[in-house]
Amino acid sequence: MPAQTARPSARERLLAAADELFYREGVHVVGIDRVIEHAGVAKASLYNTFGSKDELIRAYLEGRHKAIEKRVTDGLAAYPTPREKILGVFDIQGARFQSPEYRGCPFISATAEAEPGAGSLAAADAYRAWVRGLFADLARQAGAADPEALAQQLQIAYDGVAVKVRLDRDPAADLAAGRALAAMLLDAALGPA
Amino acid sequence: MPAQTARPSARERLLAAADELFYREGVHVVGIDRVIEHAGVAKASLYNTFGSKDELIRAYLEGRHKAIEKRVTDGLAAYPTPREKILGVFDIQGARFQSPEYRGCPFISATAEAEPGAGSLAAADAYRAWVRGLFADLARQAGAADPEALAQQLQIAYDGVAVKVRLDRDPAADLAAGRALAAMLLDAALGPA
DNA sequence: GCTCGAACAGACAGGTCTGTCTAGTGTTGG
DNA sequence: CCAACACTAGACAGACCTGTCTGTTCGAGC
Repeated sequence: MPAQTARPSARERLLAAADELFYREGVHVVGIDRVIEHAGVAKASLYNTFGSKDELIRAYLEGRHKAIEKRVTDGLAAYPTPREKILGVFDIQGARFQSPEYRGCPFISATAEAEPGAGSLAAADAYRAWVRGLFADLARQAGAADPEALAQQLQIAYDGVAVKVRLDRDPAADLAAGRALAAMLLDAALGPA
Repeated sequence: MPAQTARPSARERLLAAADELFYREGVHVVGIDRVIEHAGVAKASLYNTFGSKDELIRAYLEGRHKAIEKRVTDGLAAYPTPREKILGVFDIQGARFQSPEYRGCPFISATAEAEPGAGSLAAADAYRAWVRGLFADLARQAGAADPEALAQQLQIAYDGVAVKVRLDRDPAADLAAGRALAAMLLDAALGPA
């Protein structure tokens, strides 16, 4: 039988629409009505599926988290050493930053004006813990004296590049600066390559 | 005659209220009505003075820019060498990041979901150009081979720390990591102190 | 055939948003 | 005294917001 090309479920269409609109324009700016119109879904379906806009935002960020995690994890397989893997994170993510559709880190943007209990904050916590853990694991494998401290510094560089690319709009130069910064960190922490 | 303690003008009261509310809760979340109520000013006065909410946001960010510029410039006078001044920027700003009222960089937050022509973007451009110029001048005075490139890297660290303190809520550790990152950059670019 | 659940369209409630407008008040300088 | 001016209070327009509700359609399993 031929491949089923069934219409995606309401949940999937909602997430796809939310991903596109929330990322491009912002979670505060885009209203529920625009999401359901773009998804071709009834409003009741959204509220049956997610319960609230806050939960839809959380699910949108969780999807971003999973996608980034997969992209980075898959991409890192091609890098042989822990040290190169760390720089690889900057290269893999940097490739996305070059796109004209890049609008900055979705977690930084979505949490910028979040109120205390918002779902976006929980999603950002989980994402940031993953990034930090990835850097710390790689730093440990690379033989860093203090892997946690190195991971914190790498995350500062990682966040800083995302902000800089969004606001200064010179991706090539900003990415080069970020990669050089990370390389310098590794030289200092592990000895020159 | 005794010092005049005249009531501040409507403009000043509006800016003070905007500064407090916009920074604490966010420029999208806080509406005009709350600003004028907090300022004790009529709505017509706001629109006579600023013309639009966008312009009020721009003026709020301009005030933040001036305040930071003054605080940093004044503070740097106490640091003897260009190299120490660069680290001094992190210390001076870092002191603010420790406050429980710290909500992250106001420019990063206000521009997070700004639409293309927004005043917040213009204000952020001006602010970021100043930061970059300050770092570049100091790097030049310190004898860096490529002051502009060093300034870009310092700005990545500067932005990264602001994001990390806001989202990871461990100011002391994050600031230490940021300062160490900056010191490492200087060691690499200028030779060890 | 029939039932039942999932999704549909869309009205509605109740509130908030920005921005405009009218009308009144108080102060200040000529 | 009075004209100019800055400000105040608050109604209003028109749009948009989240979230709820009613009723309909459609397809799949029994």
